[in-house]
Amino acid sequence: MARKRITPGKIRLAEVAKLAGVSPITASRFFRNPEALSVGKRARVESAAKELGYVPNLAARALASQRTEVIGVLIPSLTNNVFADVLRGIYDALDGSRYSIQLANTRYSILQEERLLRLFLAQKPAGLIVTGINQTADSRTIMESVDCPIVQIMETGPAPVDMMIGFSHFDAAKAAISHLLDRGYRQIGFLGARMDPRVQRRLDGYRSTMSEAGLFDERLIVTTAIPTSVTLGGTLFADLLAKAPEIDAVFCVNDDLALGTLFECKRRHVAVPDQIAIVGFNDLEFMASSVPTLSSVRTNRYEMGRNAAMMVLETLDGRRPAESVIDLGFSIMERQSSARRS
Amino acid sequence: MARKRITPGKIRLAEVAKLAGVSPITASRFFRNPEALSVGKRARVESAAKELGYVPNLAARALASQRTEVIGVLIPSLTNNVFADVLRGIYDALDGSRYSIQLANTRYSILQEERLLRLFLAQKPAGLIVTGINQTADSRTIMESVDCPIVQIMETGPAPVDMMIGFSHFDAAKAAISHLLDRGYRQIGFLGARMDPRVQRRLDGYRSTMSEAGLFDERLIVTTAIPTSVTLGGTLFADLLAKAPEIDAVFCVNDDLALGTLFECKRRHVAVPDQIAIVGFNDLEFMASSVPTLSSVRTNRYEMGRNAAMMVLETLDGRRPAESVIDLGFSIMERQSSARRS
DNA sequence: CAATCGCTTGGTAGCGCTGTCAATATCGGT
DNA sequence: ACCGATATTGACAGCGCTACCAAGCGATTG
Repeated sequence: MARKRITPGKIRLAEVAKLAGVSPITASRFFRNPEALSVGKRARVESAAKELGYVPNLAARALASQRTEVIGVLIPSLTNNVFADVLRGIYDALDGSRYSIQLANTRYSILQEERLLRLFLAQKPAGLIVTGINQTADSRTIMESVDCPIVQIMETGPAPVDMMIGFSHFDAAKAAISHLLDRGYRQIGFLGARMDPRVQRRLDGYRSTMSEAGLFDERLIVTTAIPTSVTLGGTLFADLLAKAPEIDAVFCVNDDLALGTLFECKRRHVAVPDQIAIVGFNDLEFMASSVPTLSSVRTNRYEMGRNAAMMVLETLDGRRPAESVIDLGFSIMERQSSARRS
Repeated sequence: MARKRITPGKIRLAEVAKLAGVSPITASRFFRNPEALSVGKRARVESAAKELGYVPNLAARALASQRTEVIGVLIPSLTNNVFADVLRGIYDALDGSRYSIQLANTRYSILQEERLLRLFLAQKPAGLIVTGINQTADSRTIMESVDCPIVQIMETGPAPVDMMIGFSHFDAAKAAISHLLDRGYRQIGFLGARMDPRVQRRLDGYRSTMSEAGLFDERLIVTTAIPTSVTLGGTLFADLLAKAPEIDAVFCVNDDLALGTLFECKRRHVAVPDQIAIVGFNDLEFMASSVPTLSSVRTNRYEMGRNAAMMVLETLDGRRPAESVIDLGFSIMERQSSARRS
């Protein structure tokens, strides 16, 4: 008949319980909720577990308890430095907790995102961190019907699925353009790549601010769906210059484009900021050490990841975070590349 | 007495089997090894599963089969662009397979690595990808006693635990220095940050090549344990210049340092390459578009990740890869910053 | 002093799937 | 027509843990 699938040396919870002189269920409770045990048993189970080198079997735990200790993270890109920082924050926050991370890459496709969402939710994650607020209608329905904590990161907006942490890309772009206007620049170009929803909102912010100043001109906008790169920054800037040679400043939707623009200026012997001012976005580390130093919009990416993970943890602990929507803001880092027009 | 933990709407394998008119175990086989079923049953189970929207319960599968479909990945840093590329390769290779990735960050600590290794292995991963060849003795013992495929990435060396893919950092540095020597440079400085094992091997390559040329001088070496950054590149270069003003070239252990060096040169009005040549390492995208363009050692990071994952997959499929150690090599990208000395 | 309460502990069964082995069906060869 | 070999299918039990309920127990209360 059916075999006995004996596993010889393996230490199971039952062994720990036996050594501690308690029932398996009591030993189990030690790991889920040690407070529920009397002090004596708690110590006995603890030392028994340590003595045997017990490591819980997560699959068995997940099967029996009908939930996992995995927090799903959906981000659009693994290469983008921006997400590297966010991820680092998430990993740091979850380090040492009993939760692990399941990471997936949507490649900027909301269809892919929906597919991954279904995949994740089928395994009953403990929590979920998703990027942005532009999910498919189906994704939204799915997320709303799920009872695990969900944090939307990278931006803020109305109607969070559950929780949200980020900042307003519209306002950030507005502030960058206002900064340039304030420093005396008028013909401000816009360089955009990839054009994901957040970049679109930066474009909206640019448009709105320029219009309010009576300076809006469609010719000043150069965008592409191509993924961003430093080289692309140079190319886009060259395009802009060809279309609108009169420009006196450029707002780049990220720092790679800004650096590429700076190099292209060098190549063309265009003085920065005397002839062209440059402002980037994200404030990556190199912006402060280029020559000239490059102005940028600082965003709090590490904190975003860290706080998002902490919001999930708090919710799982039963302590609902004070705020379910957190605006981390941004700040304009004013450097040489956008010094006041002389 | 004990309750019936009925789960109402949930579709389990049993439901699929019933609809298909087969036993649960036959339905199970459809998912693990469809070839073993007769064509008719295969189709019946397939359509039943689709009709019910069946999604297997991974926890139950893992518990019953005593193994998971998770491939563990241990890397030292989430921020470093180098690993972002490697990771992208791994994720791409595993995309669409039934395996998922468990990623952990060792933070360049082999003790941390050992801890994570134990954690991973306790859950019986399907495979493992680890960074480098400098594990603790205990880590090595553990890995050798495990029967899942293991790939060590980033470098090559003797005695792989199982499989290995990378390149020789010693040879790569040697080639970079030889390139500079060949172009007429003699006083070649070395800039190193973080000094992890691979960077150490690049230093060894530098040392060896300079010694062979009769040009070795300890004063030309500037290193720090601080994590790398563009800003740090400028600082280290300034240190080097203070110690050895006579240098005519600098080899930087990565491209961030190289870019920082370039900026520092700009700041000091030192002409590149006329007064100082620069060579970086990794050939990140921006190296080709800086002014002047920066020479670098190109490494195949994406391919490394991709191939590493594919080696794991092949092994799991029972097809042992042709080579268990793959040297992906490198190439010297000669650009303006190391043009022949005039 | 019985009834009640809260805290701690244990018994039982089952989470959903698959390994093992047996049983049955199919097939070719002599 | 018979035999063994091969392909296909199924029965059973159990992977290791925890949900649920109940029971033990001392303390509190009217």
